[in-house]
Amino acid sequence: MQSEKDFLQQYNISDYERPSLTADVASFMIRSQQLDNYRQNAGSRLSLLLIRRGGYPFKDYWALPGGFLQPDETIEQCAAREITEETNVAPVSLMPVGIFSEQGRDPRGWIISAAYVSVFPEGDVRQQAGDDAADARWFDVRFQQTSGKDYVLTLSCGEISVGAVLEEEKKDFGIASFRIKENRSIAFDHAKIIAAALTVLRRRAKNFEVIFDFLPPKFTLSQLQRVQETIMDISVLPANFRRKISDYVIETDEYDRGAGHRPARLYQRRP
Amino acid sequence: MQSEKDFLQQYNISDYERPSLTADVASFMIRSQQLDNYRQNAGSRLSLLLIRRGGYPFKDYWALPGGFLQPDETIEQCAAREITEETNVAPVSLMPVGIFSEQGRDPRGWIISAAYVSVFPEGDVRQQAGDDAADARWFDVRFQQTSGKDYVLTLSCGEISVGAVLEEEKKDFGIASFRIKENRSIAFDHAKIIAAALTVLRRRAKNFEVIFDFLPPKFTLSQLQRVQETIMDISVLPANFRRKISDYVIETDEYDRGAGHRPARLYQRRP
DNA sequence: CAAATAGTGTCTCTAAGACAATATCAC
DNA sequence: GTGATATTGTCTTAGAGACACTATTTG
Repeated sequence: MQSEKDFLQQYNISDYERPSLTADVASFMIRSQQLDNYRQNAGSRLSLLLIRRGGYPFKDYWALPGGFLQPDETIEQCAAREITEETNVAPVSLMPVGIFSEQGRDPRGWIISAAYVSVFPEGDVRQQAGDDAADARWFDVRFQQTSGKDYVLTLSCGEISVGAVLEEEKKDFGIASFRIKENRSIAFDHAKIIAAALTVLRRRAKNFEVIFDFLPPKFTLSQLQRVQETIMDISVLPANFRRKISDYVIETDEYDRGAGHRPARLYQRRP
Repeated sequence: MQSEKDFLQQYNISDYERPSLTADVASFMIRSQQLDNYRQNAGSRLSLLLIRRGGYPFKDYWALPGGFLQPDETIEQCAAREITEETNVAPVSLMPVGIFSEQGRDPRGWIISAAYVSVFPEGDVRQQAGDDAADARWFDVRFQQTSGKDYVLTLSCGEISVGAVLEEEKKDFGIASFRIKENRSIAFDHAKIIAAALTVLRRRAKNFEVIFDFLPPKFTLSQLQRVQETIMDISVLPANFRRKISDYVIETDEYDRGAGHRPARLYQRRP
């Protein structure tokens, strides 16, 4: 009779055909820009990290950072490692988006991608933007529904502008899936992954799950509101935002002075 | 200068070490049992399909159905194929649970699992229960929080009872992750996957996303309510359930007669 | 003082939970 | 008729959105 030990000694895993597995990460950050009016609070934009591919395939296209899973790590560790290698900063949160396994999605062969969203607080990554690899850039994100099930994704960084037109295929359980109708300079099926990542990000921003990760530990409620508004592309009344967020924050004794208006109290996230 | 074509010809994907990828599926069904009292509606239990492992590793343990991804299919197609092979019925819905990639989770080597929840309407699978493979059985599910972050999972089928004690590790974005503290006859890390699957199922049942999939196309509102109550282990007032569900259903002209009480109107899901 | 944001109070409307009351059938 | 579920209506309370109003700062 065969024992478990015997079985495992005879078992050769390389008898079966296997795929390569990568983790691709959509990293988001909020970037503020000072406005002309000294009184006004800074405007802000949602931005996404892309890297320009130096080699084939999709040479000179823009892609999400990512890389192959190694035997000594989990897929989440792989995602965190890849994004840290690119930015030198560990992301503060990592959310699963989905598995992309369609045939032909990578011309190199049978390569499957697990996609994640990661978030960085403003400032942590600022100095890094575009120096090291010189091919990693933060792109301003625009993702808008046009008509029916069609969406337009536009990513811009200075004069560089890439993007795609996508159609929502199904939305079975709050999980949207997209089909690429047109594609401008985005590598692989990454336009699809970015659209899915944005859907995940927006859903999580709606119920205050992820907005804190875009800010430093202490923040004003206006900043927090601005994060939510920027991600979701909506605007809400300050009074109502304050009431809804009040359960999730703790007030401190510090204030954000020096603006051209009444100082704002700083808050912390309630654990 | 190298062209993309040249690059792809030289590229050999087998230069890199690769994992095996499997899809494991937690299939749920509601089973009714007639009560003694002829007037009373049937009681119901949530049940989960497990198969007894005939070979090593984990011989004689109970496991989720699943199998290796093939090159010509997506991971969702693989999950659907595996569960259809087991039940002879195509599942009506398939929801992602997560990727399980911890080292040592499978003694055969580097094997990563993508987990899914699938749902069957009552009746479709009834005749199948335990005849074909004779090692596939539907287990009644009990999953209860005991103290703090501890949960007890109990799966029972006649005299067979398996289960586990789990601790909730993190709940970062509504996505719960568990650690196995004790394990009774559940193969691999499948206790962990089942706990995560139940968390997903309960969240989706809360907002009426998945409850329809447990029933035939036409159903009474009481049946629908019973599905939600059974999955979430709660009880709600019929009047309130009716009001909340009304936007999601369309009434038909048919009635469910023959019970020992007033006939109930049949409804359909609103598309 | 003017302009901007910070912060509080209140009104209305909707949704949810609790509960009362009526309807209808099989035995 | 009795006992069960089916179905409708109403009361109360909590929360969301809209809006009015006050407070505080810098140039």
